[in-house]
Amino acid sequence: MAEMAWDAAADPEQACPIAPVVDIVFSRWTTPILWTLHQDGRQRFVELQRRIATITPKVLTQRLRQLERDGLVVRTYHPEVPPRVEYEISDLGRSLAPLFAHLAEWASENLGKVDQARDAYDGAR
Amino acid sequence: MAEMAWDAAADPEQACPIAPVVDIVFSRWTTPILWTLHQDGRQRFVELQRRIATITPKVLTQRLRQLERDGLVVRTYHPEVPPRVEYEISDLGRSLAPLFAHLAEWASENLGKVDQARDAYDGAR
DNA sequence: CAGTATCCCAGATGATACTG
DNA sequence: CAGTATCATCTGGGATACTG
Repeated sequence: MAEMAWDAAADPEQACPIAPVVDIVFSRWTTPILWTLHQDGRQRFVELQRRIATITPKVLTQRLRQLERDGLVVRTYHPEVPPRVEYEISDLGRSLAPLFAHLAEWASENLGKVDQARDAYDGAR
Repeated sequence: MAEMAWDAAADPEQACPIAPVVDIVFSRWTTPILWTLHQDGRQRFVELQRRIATITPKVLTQRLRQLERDGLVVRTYHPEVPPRVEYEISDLGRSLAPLFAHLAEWASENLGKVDQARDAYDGAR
């Protein structure tokens, strides 16, 4: 057998099989973008910018490119004057919906407990 | 009615109800820690450090404190010589297990598609 | 053992201004 | 409109060394 090269980037995953997904789905700004796209449908760049409000165009572009590359979002360019670009969630992106719902459910049931834990922790010192 | 102060931190959530959970559960290093604690049970500081391997003691401490504060992990200090500290997942932390399983399932079904999408995207230019 | 204390740096983020 | 370019900032994270 040949020597196996050891993938350094894979190390955190060694202790956690879900680490790769987390990077793809839960890196900063991705959930607001995916959520909005899923909720409000196909949108233009400025609409996304307005809905997310605190994101800058630069960062929005970066995140959208990443999501497009990962196949979670579809970008459509209409060569008009002025140019029109539309973003929509892909089937792959849509397949995250149950997961997000699950997450929302956990949140509604347990976010209060987290707050309590924080108060207890902060109060105890 | 009194003026409502506007919580700036809440803005990204405006477009995304799950943003707060993501911060708590999916910030860096938290999934490997929670996963290990869930998988291998109560552990001492060094054991965690060994299992996660690339994490430095400083960062491990930071993350563990955060998880403890959020009520996802329980820290037990045994005043002995040498000191012994044990970490275990809390009930609240354990309640994330189905969610993590869901995530792992999505990963096994769709991570390949993400890779394909990346290849297609990178190849197309 | 279980951390703390420092120093340091890269990469991510934000603010602002400009272009096809 | 849909970005890009540039610059300033800043926090997280890593390396290393030290302590009760």
